[in-house]
Amino acid sequence: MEQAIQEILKRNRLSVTDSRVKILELFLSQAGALAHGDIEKKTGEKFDRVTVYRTLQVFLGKGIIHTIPTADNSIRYALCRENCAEGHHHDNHVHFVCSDCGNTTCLDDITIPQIQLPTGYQTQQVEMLVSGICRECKS
Amino acid sequence: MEQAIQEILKRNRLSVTDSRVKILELFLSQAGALAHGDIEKKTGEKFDRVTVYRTLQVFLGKGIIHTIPTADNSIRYALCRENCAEGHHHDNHVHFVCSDCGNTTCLDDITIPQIQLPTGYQTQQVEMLVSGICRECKS
DNA sequence: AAATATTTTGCAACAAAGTTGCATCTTCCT
DNA sequence: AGGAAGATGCAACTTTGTTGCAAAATATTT
Repeated sequence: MEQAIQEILKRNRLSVTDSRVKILELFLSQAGALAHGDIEKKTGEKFDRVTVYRTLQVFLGKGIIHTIPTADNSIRYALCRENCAEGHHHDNHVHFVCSDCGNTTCLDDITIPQIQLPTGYQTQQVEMLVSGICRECKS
Repeated sequence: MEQAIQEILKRNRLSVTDSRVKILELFLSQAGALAHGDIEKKTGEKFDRVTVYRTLQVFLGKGIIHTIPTADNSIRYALCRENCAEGHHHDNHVHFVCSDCGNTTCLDDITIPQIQLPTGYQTQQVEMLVSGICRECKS
C-alpha cells in the first residue's frame, strides 16, 4: 500500500508528507466515503484540523478525491477511480447513503442515466444520490 | 397572495405569525430555492436567526418545503408542490443548480428515472442534482 | 371582548465547522 | 548537506447551527 500511496502523490506532483500519507491510507483501506470529521477521528487526532481541511482541498483540486453531497448537509469525500484529470472528473456513478449505518458508498458500476432537460438548460454535471438500506444492514 | 399564505398555514394547523408569513411570501414570490442565508438577507434581517431556523424546521416537518442537497454543502429549501403529506413527500423531480447565477430550481416536470441497484440494496429515496447553465444565463 | 392557555419569538450563551495569516518545520532538489 | 519551496500547527476569527428560558404574540374559551 505504501507504494501505491507514494505513487499517487508523486503522479500529482505533491510532496509526500505524513498527513497526506495517513489520510490517503484511510481512504484506500476502506470502501466508503469519509466526512471531514471521520478523518479527524480515525487518524487518531494526530493532525491539526486545519491540516486535514487543507489536505482535502489539495486532494480535491488534484482530482484524487471527489465530494458527495448529502441530504444532511455534510460533505463526504471518496477516492476517484483511476483516471480523473486535474479538476475534471468523470464521476458519473451513483452514490448510496445507508440510512441505517450511515455509510456512504460509490456504486461505481451503476451509471447515472441520461435525462432530457427543458430547452434552454445546459448540463455540466449530474449527481445521483440514493438513500436506503445497504447490503450489510439489510441482513 | 396574503390569502394563499393564510390558507397554507391554516391547512397545516400552524399559527399565523409575521415570520412565517414573510418567509412563505419569499418562497411564493420567486421560483428558485433558498438557502438559510438568503432568507435571512431577503427578509430585510427583521427576524432573529433562530426564528428563521425554527420556521424552516416547522415548514419542513409539515411538508410545506423540501430540502435540496447541493455540492457546496449548503442546503437549499424549496416549496413543495400541492400535495405533500406531513413528513412524507413525493419529491421525485430533478433539481437544477446554475453554475453561473447560482440559482437552484426545481424541474418539476422532469422525473427521476428508475435505476437498478446491485442486489442487496434497498432504495428509500433518490435525489438527482444537475448543475449547468440555466435558461436565463445561457442567452 | 376579556381572560386564559398555547405557541412563538428573541436573547444569550454555547458548540461545531470552516477560514486566514504567520512563524516554524519538512520535504525536495541539486 | 544546504537552500528554496512547500506544508504544518497555532492562534484568532467568522459563519453556521443549537438550546433554554423569559417575554411577547397568537389562538381559544367563555
